[in-house]
Amino acid sequence: MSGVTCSSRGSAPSFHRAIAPSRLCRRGTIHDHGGPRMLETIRRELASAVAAALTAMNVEEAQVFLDVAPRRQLGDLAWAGALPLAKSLRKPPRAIAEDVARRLEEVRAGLAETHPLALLEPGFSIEGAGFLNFRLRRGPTLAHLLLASSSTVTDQGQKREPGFTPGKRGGSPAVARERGSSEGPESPPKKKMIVEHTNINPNKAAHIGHLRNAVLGDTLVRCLRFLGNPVEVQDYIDDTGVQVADVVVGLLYLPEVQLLAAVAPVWPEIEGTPSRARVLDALAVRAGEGTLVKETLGSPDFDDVCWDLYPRVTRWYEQDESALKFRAEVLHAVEGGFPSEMTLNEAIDRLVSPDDGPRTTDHASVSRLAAAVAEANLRCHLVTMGRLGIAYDVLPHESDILHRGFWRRALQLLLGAGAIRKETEGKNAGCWVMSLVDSPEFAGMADADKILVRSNGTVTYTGKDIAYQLWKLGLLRDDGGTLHDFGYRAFDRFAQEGSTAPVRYGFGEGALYRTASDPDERPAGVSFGAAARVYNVIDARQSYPQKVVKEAIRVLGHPEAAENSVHFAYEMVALTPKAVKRLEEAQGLDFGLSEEDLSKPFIEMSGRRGIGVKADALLVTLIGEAERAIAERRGADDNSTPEQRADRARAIAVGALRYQMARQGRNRVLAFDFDEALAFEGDTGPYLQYSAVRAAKIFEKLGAQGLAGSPEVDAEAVAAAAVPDDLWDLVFACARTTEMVEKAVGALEFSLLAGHARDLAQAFHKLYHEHPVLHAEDEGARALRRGVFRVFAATIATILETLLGIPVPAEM
RNA sequence: GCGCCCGUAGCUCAGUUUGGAUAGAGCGUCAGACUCCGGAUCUGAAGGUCGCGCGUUCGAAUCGCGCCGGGCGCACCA
Repeated sequence: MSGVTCSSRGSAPSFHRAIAPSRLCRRGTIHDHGGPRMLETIRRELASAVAAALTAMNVEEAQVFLDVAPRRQLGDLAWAGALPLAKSLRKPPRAIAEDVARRLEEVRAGLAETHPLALLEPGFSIEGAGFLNFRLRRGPTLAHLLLASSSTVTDQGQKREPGFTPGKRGGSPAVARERGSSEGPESPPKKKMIVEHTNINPNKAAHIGHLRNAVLGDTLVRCLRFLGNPVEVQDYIDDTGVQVADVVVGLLYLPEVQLLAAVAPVWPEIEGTPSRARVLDALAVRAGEGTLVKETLGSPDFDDVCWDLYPRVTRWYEQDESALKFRAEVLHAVEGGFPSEMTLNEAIDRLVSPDDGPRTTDHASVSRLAAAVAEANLRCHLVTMGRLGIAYDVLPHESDILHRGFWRRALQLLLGAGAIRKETEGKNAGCWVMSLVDSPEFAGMADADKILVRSNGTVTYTGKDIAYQLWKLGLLRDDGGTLHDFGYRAFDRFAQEGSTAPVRYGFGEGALYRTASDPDERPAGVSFGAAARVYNVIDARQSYPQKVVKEAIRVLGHPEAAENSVHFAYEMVALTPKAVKRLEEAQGLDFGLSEEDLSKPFIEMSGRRGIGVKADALLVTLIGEAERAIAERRGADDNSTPEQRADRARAIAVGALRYQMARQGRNRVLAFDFDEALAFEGDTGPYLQYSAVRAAKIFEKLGAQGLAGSPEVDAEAVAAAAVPDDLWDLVFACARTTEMVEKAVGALEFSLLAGHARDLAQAFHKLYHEHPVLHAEDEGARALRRGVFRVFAATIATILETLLGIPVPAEM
């Protein structure tokens, strides 16, 4: 086996002579960990060596943590542990550090060249109050990184129009290879994880708040996959709630003038005889043709119609309370469902009489219409997210949770555990409530009970979420122990013009599925749920109900699963008053905000009032600005086609948007401002993209002059070279990428990763000016710079495309 | 009232999970950059009682306690 491992990586025989004369290739040598995890390996080995030295000094303390030295002149890695030991050992910290250093030196001297610690420079230094600092052998370390990144630049640095790397089971070739070798055949497979994000009510267009959710969720997915975890992505669809019902109320009952005001500007075919019947008919026709969702960026789509219709309905309720009876009726109808064979056409025929007279209230038909509304909005959302490189594996529908009896089963389990009771008196009389008085988490609450079933017998959101969460964790089981599961069916859209080839949403490799309420409906090989860990990306405003869900899992006897049910909370996206005014001007609207509202630092978005920045609208604006920027900057010297320029503008727009969402800490309210969102200079996505484009450009030019070199050639040239501080700084920072990803995932804080990417780009841009490659003084200098920039190019491409989901265009 | 989050340069924000060496970016302001790999870049300057106080510690932006200011929750909404 060891021979196989060696030969599979041994693409550079000359390098192996220089750095690794030993043919020994057992596990645990640096060659098994030379890629993205190289620095982790060295730190781990060094930590255990320090721990061993301490043991030899009769120190019991076992936890050894190696820091990164604050400035490169001081060293690369640092151990600060001598300082706290000074008291108990009654020795000055510097003396302790010296003792440890001496012992480490002895150990190091006896190591084989292939040992990870052989990459440490001999002669550890002690600085300041007693910091023990370590330096890496720069040339050999850089050489290792070059070989690990081999192929990334040559593959990706070529002329290439922007596109998304498949986020699916992803990673660059280098990453995938490294994963395979670093874990080895014996290491147990990592456990399955589920990330649930997006979760937009399917009753109107997505806005920038939803974008924050989806970008955070998708970034988490990408990072988890990068670290080798199998991840399933879910987008929960609340297709039976009040919000969808309100749009249906709008279509069926809202005074016709209002309905037409929302629909007419978008659907020209109703112009001749504008009426409710024409609107519903047009809806059915479009759905039949497959044109209800048009997917053309920049022109209004069905979700835009709903965006306009929905606030009109809520305003109607405010003006006329009796209209609320329609909402209740539609909700009731939706709950009942409809026969699976019922078509939308049939439903609409029954809902509209030919002369547009009194409408029937056929419940199954209303329910069928609601399903169509939800599905059309959902498809719009999937298209919007696809534009940002965000894809899903499965779409659990709330209607299926209900019809499949998830809640019934969850209720039985809760009853069995004695966690729920039916109130017979007091304000909650007639409700099923979960008592939280015994839970420390809820101590001090005035009313520590949570209603799960209303007095009218319907289940609350929290109740449904408990059932859903149990299913995700594989804990929703029937008495026999078998999983209580959904059915599934494909949710691909189909290409127009008769093709039956599905077109995938987003850029994932696998097909997209939705749930079904018949458990026997199950395409071969399809299975979802039952993960060891679940991340739920949900607004911080829902922290309380999320805690209740977690508590329910705990009291059902699954404390470990409860710990693995993670609420990934983030603060809301609001608008600056300036942004609100700009929206009002652009749309010719008046949101009716008070002076007090406008004096606040930010204003909350409101779908009900129609206050918000739509995701697609922002993307269109960004693309327009990017096109203008390209024209301004490149002018006559750009000989690309309009299509190429459009692609670049799109990549820049996506980069700006995703970076803005990732760079801000999740616990801070994001006050959206147009000027900030449209910035392409400084700490922005395009700044990072430009660094990647610039680096790739160097290799393009080098290639044209026959000076391209290769990772192997550069590795050999660099192994014995003296690497100056500034170049080494960049190399070392690149090597820290995996550490940063682990940190970001551990803290669920992607500002760490965004900041890391910006630091890398900044360092590169500076070096770019100071270290010319093409016009280097001599071949030695050129090879060194080429090697450093090659590592940077591979690293930044991986961070942007694989981790942050930011496409790197060929030109800008 | 109770709970959670935020307070760092004129403005927008990193850094707090795991205390460590001289607290960092961007924007804005001012002054600059080679006939040479793309100026969406780079260099320099000015700009800080890390909200306030007390404590723990060899060491605090980071940990604890108490205040002050702001936001969000505490639904038979989702």
